[in-house]
Amino acid sequence: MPPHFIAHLDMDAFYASVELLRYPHLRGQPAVVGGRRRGPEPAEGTFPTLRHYTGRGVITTATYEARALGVHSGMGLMKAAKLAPDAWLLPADFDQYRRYSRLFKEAVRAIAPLVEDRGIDEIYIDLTDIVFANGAVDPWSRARDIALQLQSAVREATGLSCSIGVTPNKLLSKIASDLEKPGGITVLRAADIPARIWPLAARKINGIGPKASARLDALGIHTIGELAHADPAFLIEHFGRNTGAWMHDAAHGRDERVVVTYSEPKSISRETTFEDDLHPVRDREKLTQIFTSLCVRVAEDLMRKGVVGKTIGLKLRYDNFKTVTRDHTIAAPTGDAATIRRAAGECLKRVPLDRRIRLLGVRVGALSKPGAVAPAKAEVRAALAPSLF
DNA sequence: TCTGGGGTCCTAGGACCC
DNA sequence: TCTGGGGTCCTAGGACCC
Repeated sequence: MPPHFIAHLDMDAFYASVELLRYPHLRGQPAVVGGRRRGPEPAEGTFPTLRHYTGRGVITTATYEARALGVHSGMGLMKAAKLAPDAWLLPADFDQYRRYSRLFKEAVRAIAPLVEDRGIDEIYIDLTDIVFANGAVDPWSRARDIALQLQSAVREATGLSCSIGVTPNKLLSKIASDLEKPGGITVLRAADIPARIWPLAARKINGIGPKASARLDALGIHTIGELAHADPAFLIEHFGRNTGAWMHDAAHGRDERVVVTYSEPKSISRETTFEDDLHPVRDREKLTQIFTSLCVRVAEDLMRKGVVGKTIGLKLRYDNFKTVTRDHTIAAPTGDAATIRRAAGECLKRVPLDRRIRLLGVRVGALSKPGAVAPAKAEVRAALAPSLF
């Protein structure tokens, strides 16, 4: 079987870099994107620093200068403020990020059409066909040239930099794109695995997260190389048939997943964390209003995507961070806010309401395209369900 | 001073049907 | 009355990713 050439392209500090296009005078300084507006609007063109932040936001992206101070995405802003009190705090502008996301993906597709979306700031690209298009003498150096070409095209279209990994599969490319960030191109062949991949922490494998990584550590397995040399039977014993076998394969750089250029959405959801925990009884009215507005927003999203769904889900997070979910499947798929609200209300009845709540979410799953069967008129005209809190 | 929001996939148990 | 295996759907929780 001829080798495949799969690229993983990852935008460098994407949100923060988009902000720096707008505010170039902040370039070279520590800055983070994240949080929610609280308190008075700052004057036009100025930003607060982390020092004065109060609230529950987290960092979505940090510039490399901010990362050097120890802050990273996912970190609470209050914690980040301790490490980098003078970092600029930039409010997120998702419309703008989506716009740049479209731009960079279009630029890539113009050169290499087989693109798999992995969220707003990264993609996989199957380069195999174009690597061999003109009977490349040295396909690996041809692959590097194409990666360079992609980088230039992205920069030209957006003004932004990206990092690219090119290897025989998605698993390795994902790891490779991270090796020479920012602005790097890393080309790896199977023979490079022992030298370049095995020294890395097992956590670098996409799919091994904090939990699995901690369990591996406890078993004395820290690096990908150690994972590769572990007895598969031992891994299966500790992680189960599927995960154990997968871990062993992954550590050896084996991955057969193909680049998928299109997929249907499986679920659509909206959730919100309150600025202050809400009491199910005392804040009943406020909760009811938020609950309904989440349903309305999910319905709008469904409409925009042209889908309907029949499994309505409720998500609730208590003040102690414990999270519960409830599902309710209705007879016919719907996109109607009132119907969603009613089904979510059924879910709410099955959830304990004995402590304060920090998050409320509504999800619609089991999605389909609205078929020839019209939704029941009774469902359409029904009023929003009465308050349940 | 804890920990966002939008997703996917997996597991496991129970209901129900054949 | 008991036993059984397979398939599908539904539900709840959790790990993980961007």
